[in-house]
Amino acid sequence: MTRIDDVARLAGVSTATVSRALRGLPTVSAATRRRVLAAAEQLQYAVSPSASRLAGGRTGTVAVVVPRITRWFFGTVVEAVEEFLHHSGYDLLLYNLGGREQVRQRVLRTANLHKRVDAIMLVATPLRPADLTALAELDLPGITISSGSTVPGWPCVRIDDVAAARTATRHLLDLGHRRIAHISGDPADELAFTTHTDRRRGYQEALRRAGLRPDPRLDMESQFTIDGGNRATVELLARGEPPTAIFAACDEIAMGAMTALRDAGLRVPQDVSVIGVDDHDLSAVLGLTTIAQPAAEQGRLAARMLLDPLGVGIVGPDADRVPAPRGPGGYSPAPAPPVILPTRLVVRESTGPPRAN
Amino acid sequence: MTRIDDVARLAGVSTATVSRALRGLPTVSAATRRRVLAAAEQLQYAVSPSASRLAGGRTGTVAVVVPRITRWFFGTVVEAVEEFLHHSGYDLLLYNLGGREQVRQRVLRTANLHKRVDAIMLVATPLRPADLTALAELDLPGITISSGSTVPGWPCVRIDDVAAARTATRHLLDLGHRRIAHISGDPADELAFTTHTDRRRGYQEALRRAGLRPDPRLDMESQFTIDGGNRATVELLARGEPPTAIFAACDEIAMGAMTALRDAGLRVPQDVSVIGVDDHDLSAVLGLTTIAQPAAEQGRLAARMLLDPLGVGIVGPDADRVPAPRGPGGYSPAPAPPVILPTRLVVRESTGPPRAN
DNA sequence: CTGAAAGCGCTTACAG
DNA sequence: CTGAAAGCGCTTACAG
Repeated sequence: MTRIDDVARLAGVSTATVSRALRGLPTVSAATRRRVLAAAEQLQYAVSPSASRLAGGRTGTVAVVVPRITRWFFGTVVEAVEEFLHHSGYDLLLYNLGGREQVRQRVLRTANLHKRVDAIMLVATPLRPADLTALAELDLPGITISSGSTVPGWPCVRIDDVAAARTATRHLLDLGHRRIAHISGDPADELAFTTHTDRRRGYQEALRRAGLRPDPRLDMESQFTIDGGNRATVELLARGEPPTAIFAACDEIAMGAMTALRDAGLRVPQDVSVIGVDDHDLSAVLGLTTIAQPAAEQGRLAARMLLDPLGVGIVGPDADRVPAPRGPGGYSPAPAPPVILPTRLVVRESTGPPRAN
Repeated sequence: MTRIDDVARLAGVSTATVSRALRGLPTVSAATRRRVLAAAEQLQYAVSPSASRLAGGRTGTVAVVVPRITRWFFGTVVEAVEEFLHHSGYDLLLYNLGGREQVRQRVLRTANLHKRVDAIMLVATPLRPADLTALAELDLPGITISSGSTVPGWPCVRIDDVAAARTATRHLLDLGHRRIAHISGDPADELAFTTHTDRRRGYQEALRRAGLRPDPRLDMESQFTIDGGNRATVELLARGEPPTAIFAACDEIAMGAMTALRDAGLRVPQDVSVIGVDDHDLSAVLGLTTIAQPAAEQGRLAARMLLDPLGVGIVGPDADRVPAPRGPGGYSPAPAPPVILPTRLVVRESTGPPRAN
């Protein structure tokens, strides 16, 4: 393996100069830089990340924590984040919690991440008080996406879940529905994670504004999965007197609901309308009406906001990005308020007017 | 941040001993180990990965390369791999190629990975000759999952794609179908990636064994996506004289096909039967008949095969795994032949007998 | 703009 | 079973 002093020797300069030239520091003459780059190229030199990190104190790595990479929203976010990070010269360390409380604690509460990454991105990660303490001790920059409990000092990128749910429910109301059920997230996350409570709130608000009283018997707690939607719908139907419409807190729940309805001999939307939130890849295929949210854009934007103050990663000869300009005087911009990205109603075939009785 | 000499001082031993005790090396007395662990615990010590890697020459990190993390198979594989790696004390560096040829080359052909990871896992990654050369120069252990072009010296975990396709096609033949279309993968990957060519072969073999001649006009090339399946089906229908059944090379293609059929006013399975491969999360919801393949199990198994010869990762006090025993005499076992995991036909509602004409 | 030298925090022969 | 010391391959003040 070629090391930095091989390059230095070939280029006829010191290792310090090689280091500077390769990282694009401005204190290197053009001629010298050219020679160094040529030598590095010729020797196929790549810096040793370990050595660079140890000496430089930066890891050029970002930890990305998601609940479940296999769920549409998280996969889509990670894909966008991955592209941005690698393009910026950063590595992506993936942590998939997989619903295992023990794993969450190991990732968030140990000093593990501290010397391993320069920054942390938490995607919809439930955070309990002890986690917040641990994160504060880590003292690393971070950002959250769609996370209910925000981390003090960290920016957050998300949608307005309350408004999204209101729009969805309003769509059903506008079609003439009055018995509108809601299927939402895991009650176990209740304390720490607000996506599903926000969506429930929007649902209830829309009903109240229409002069209706939310019926607890139509309000189901489940999981953000197809299976969760399926089970909740089965239970809902078992209660008798089915709703004419279901607002599912996410498209995966909605898909499960559609199956359960079909299995029960009910047609969508003739017997029961269904609307979700997300605009999952498959929603168009299934004809599912939904509130579309920009998942990839949230990931991209969050990655950018996270990296901007860090500047470029640890780089080799193929660095292709310069640090983002800071504000005047070199001050970082003030902590941004949560960035709220827009959602929009996408009407497909799963919603329609209730049957005239 | 506590460093190793803080722990050494508190425990009253040398840093070398701390290092050994924390990594579970056998050459430390029980009493000493206890003291060291207690000191580390008390100081909340975590090793510096950079320093450990630089000194030890191991990164405790595995690169996982996937075409698209958002596709069901790859997300499911990564989830299983992530769990295994982290449980074994390894970090997971994620590379999502996203269909960008340039990215593939940057990941595979530069010396980038070399000092960054201890091993590489390539999931269904197209490999051209130049990539193979580059990988050989990297001289790192690796494993492939479902990758068409195998890497010399690397084991491979996969299913038998030819057999899976044969079974799928046979299912349609057994139902009485004779005009059976096939929708397969991207022709651009033809040279380097054999999943879709294998599945096409199985399809053709099954037809021939049934005494039928494969009809090129029923054989569509597309992409392994919902949209690809949709488009190919639209084109297929535009050719006139539609098939009575479609064998889609994966479930996502099958889903796109189902939509296109529905949009064209054709019922599944009454007018056209559809079968896929995968057993995607949504296939049950959609009633899609498919050839199920064990995605998570392939990931888990590949991770285990990859790590076994490496032993435990770089560890802190929370190491929870010992290196796997080697064969007698310390020799590694001979390179394993490809490990073929079983698939199975899952009959749902999307396939049935052709209409009697 | 450039270089000599210290230092980042570990692990690993080597010696005992 | 344990320790002193070298060394892993960079980056960073510091000096010029």
